[in-house]
Amino acid sequence: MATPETESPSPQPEGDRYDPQAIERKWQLVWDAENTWVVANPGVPEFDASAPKSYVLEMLPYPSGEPHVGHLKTYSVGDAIAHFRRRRGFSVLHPMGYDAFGLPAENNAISTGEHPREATEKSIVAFREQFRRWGISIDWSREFGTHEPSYYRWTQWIFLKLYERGLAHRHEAPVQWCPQDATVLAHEQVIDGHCERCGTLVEQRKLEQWFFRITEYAQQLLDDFELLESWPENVVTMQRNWIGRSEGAEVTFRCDELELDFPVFTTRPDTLFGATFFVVAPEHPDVERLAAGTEKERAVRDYVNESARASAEERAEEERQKTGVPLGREVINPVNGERIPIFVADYVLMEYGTGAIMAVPAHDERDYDFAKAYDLPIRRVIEGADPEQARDDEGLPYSGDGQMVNSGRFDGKDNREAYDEIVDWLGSEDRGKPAVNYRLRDWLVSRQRYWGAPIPIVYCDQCGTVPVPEDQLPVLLPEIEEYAPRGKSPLAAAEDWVRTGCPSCGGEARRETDTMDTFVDSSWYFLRYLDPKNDEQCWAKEIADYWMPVDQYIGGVEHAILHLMYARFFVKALHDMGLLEAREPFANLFTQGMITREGAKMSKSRGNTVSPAEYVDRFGADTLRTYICFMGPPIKGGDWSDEGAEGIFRFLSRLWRLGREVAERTEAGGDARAPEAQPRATRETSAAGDARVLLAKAHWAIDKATRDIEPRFQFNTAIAAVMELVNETYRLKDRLYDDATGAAAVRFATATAASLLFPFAPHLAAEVYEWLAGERLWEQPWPEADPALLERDTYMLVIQVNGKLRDRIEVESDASEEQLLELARQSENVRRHLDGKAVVKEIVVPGRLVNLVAKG
RNA sequence: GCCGGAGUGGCGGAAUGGCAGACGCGCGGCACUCAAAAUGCCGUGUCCUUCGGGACGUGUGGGUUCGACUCCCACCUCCGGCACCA
Repeated sequence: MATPETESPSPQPEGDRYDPQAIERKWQLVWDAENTWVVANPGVPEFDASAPKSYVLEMLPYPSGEPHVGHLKTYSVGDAIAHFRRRRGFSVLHPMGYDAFGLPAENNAISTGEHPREATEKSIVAFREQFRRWGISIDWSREFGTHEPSYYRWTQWIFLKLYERGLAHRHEAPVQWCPQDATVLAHEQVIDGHCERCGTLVEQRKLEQWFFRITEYAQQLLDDFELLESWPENVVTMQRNWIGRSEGAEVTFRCDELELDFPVFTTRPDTLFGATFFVVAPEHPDVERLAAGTEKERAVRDYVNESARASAEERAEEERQKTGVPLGREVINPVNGERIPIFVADYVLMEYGTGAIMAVPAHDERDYDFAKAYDLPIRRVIEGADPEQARDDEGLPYSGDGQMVNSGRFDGKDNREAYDEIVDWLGSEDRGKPAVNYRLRDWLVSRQRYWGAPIPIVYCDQCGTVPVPEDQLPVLLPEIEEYAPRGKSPLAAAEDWVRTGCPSCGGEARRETDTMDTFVDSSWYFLRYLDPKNDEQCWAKEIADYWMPVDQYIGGVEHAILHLMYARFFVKALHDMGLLEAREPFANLFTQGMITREGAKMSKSRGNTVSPAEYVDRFGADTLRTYICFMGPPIKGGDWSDEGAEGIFRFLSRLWRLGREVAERTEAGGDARAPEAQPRATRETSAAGDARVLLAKAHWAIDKATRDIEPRFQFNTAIAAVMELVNETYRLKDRLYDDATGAAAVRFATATAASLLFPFAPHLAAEVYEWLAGERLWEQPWPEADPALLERDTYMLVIQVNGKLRDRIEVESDASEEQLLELARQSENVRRHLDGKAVVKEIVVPGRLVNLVAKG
C-alpha cells in the first residue's frame, strides 16, 4: 500500500521490532544538527525573556578512562529534570565540562610517561562520546575543561583576588603530608589519618604553604543554610558538624615567672574552680620557652620530638593511654588565684582553640584520665553523677549540670546560672570574655604536584611575595620531562620557567612552583559555564546574576563536605568582591545513592563493574537510563541486575509495539496536533465506558508522574505509573479500535505514555510520539491532568469491623455518609461479623472507608 | 561515644494515619507454535479452608488511635558521617 508522502503527516514505523540503536541515532542527529539544547544568554538576540530560567547542573566529571555507572546515574537523573523543566516552560541551562586537573592523570604519567594532558584529553573524548550516545540534553556550546589555559587563567585570577583581600595567605604550619603522593593534603582530604586518595598513612610536616581563609566565613557558612531552598538534611548536618561551632569563653591564665599570658578556650567556664592543672599541646609555640632553664627541659624536648614522630593515627587511637610531661612551671587560675602546674601532653590539639587547655578532671573525661595516670588532684565543683559516665565511687567524672560546690561565692548556685556570672566577672577583671570556636580550619591549597593550575605568585629577594599582574595571566604550566615528585613540586625542575623577572622591581625572581588543589578548579566552574568564551572577564556580572544560583544541583553524597563547602565559600567571597549577587551557589541539592552489584561497591579489582558502553550497545541508552531511574528512589542506592535491565527493555519494546499498532489502526484525523492539544470535546466528554476508563487512567498517570518527578524525585514510581497506563491500554485497546471515540482514547493514552516517559527515554518517546501526533515531543508542553477526569463516578468503599477489612463495595462518589453506613450494614460479610454484637461507634470517611466498632 | 538514615514477599521496591506488598524481576499456568524463542493473557506473602471465607503478617517490645509500615517511647541490627574538638 503506497501512500504519497504528502498525505502522511506522520512518518510510519519501520522494521518489525524495537531497534534502539537506529532510533537513538536518528534523534541524536536531529538534536545535534539543530542545536536543540543550546540556550541563549541575556543580551543576545536569541534570548528568550518570557520564560523563567532554570539552571540544572550535575557535578562535573573527573575524566579518567571511561564513564562508569555512577556517571550514568547522575546524568540520567539530571537530564530527566532538565527535560521536565523545559517542557514545563522553563528556559533551562544544562551545560557540561570536565574537572581535568588532578592526580590520577599525573600518576599515570609517572608510570607510563604519557603527558597528563594527553591522557586527560583522550578521556575527555571518551566521556563526550558517551554522553552523546546517552542522549543527554547538553548545551555543548559551553563546554570546557578546567585544564585549559582559558579556564585556569581565571582560576589564577580568582586566587589573586583572594590574595588582595587577605583571603589567600602563606605561612608555615604543621601540615598533613602524604609520602606516597609526595604532596600535602587539605585537612578534609585526610581520612582516619590516611590519604583520601591512595590510603597511605600521612605524616606531619612543617612547611610554608598557601591557605584560603575559609574560617573567615565559618559563621556565614552556618547562617546561610537559611538561604537554601532544599538541601538534604544529612548534608547540612555533616557540614554543620564539620564547621563545628561551639560557644564558650576565652579565659586567660598567667605564668608569673615568664610574664606570659595563656588564653584557653572552654565551653565550661562554670567549672573553672575545678581546674587543678593546665595542659599545652606539644606543638605549642611557647613550649620551648616554658621549659627552658627548668630541670624538665630535657624530658620536655624528648616528649615533643616523640609526639612529632607519632602519626596522627597513633595519636588518635582510642584506647591509648594519656601521656605527657610536666613543664616545671605554673600558671595562676584567675578565679581563685591558685597556682596550678603546666603539662605538655599530646591529647591537647594545637589546631583547635588556642592549643592550651585548663584541665578540670572532675568534670571532663580526658582530664580525668590524665589526672589518674599522673596522680593529680581531682576536685569536684558540681554536684551530681551520671552512672553511665562515672568511673569511681565519687561519681566522677561528671559532665552534667548541678549545684556548684568548692566554688567560692558561687557555691550553692545552679551551674547554668553561674556560667554567665563567671564570664561577666572575668570580663570585668579583663581575664576573660565570651568566645566562639570553630572546628573548621583554613583550606590548604598548595600541592607539590605538576598537573594543576600554577599559583600565580613570584618571590623576589627585594620585594618579597609579589602577585603576578593580571595582564600576565595565565601563568602557563610549563612542559617538563619528569613528573615524579621529589618532595618539591616537579615544576621546580623547569628552571627556565621558575626564573623570572620581578613584576614589581624588575629584578631576578622565582616563581611559586606549587600548583593549586583541584578542588579550587571545581569551586567556581558553574560560574564559567555562564559566560565561557569571555576573554575580558571571568564572567559578565549581569549574565551571572541572571542564571545564578544553580536551581538544581545533582551529584554524589561523597562530596557533601569538600566540594560543596568550598564552592559555598567561593561564592560568598566572590559576592563580597562585588562579582556576584548570589550568596549561595546551589539553591537545591539532590544527592543520589550509589549503585552496587551483588550488594557490593563496584570496583575493577572485584570484577563486578557494569560498563555503560557495553550495555548501551546491548539495550540502548533509553533502556539504561530508564532502568537506572526505576531501580528505586534515586536518592538511595540500588543493586544492579541484568534481569531488571532486560525488564525495562521489554517494557520499552512493549510501548514501541503499542505505538506502532495504534499508529496503524487509528486515524490521526484531520487534527494532526498533539492529542493533549486537541479540543477537549473530541477527546473526553463524549467518551464513555472503556474509552472513559482509559482516558481516566491516562490522566491519573499524568497526575501521578508529574507529582512524582518534582518535587519528589521519585522517578521509580513515575515510571511505574506509565507502565500501568501501558498495561491498561493493552487490556482495553482491542475493544476500542472500532469506534472513533474509542480509537481516539487509545491514541491519546499511547501518546501520553510516550510523553510521560520522555524525561527518561527521550529517543523512544520522541519516536512513538511522532508516529501518533506528528509533533516533536520536546517542543510540546508537559501534559496537564484534567481534574474532571481525575474524579471518579464511583469508588471502592472499604468496610471494616473493628478495624479489620470485611468487605469492599462499589459506591457512587456523591453518596452521603448515611448512605455509606447503610450500605456497609447491608453487607453480608459485615453482618456475619456483627452478629450478636452492638455497634458502639461508626467511623465514616467518605471516599475511603466505613469502620464499625462493635462490642459484645 | 556523638550525629544522621534505614530495616516490608524469593529479589528491587510501593503505600506522607485508612484495602500492606503498586510497578518490575523471578517463578507457575494457559494461548499462539510441529517445537522452541519471542509475544499476549492469567496467577504468585504465609498458614488454614466446607472455596463463602478465616487466622497471621512491615526488625523486637510497649504506647497513642475507631484504625499504625506510617506517630510516640525503649531496644536490636545494618549503613553513612564525625570523633582526645576542651
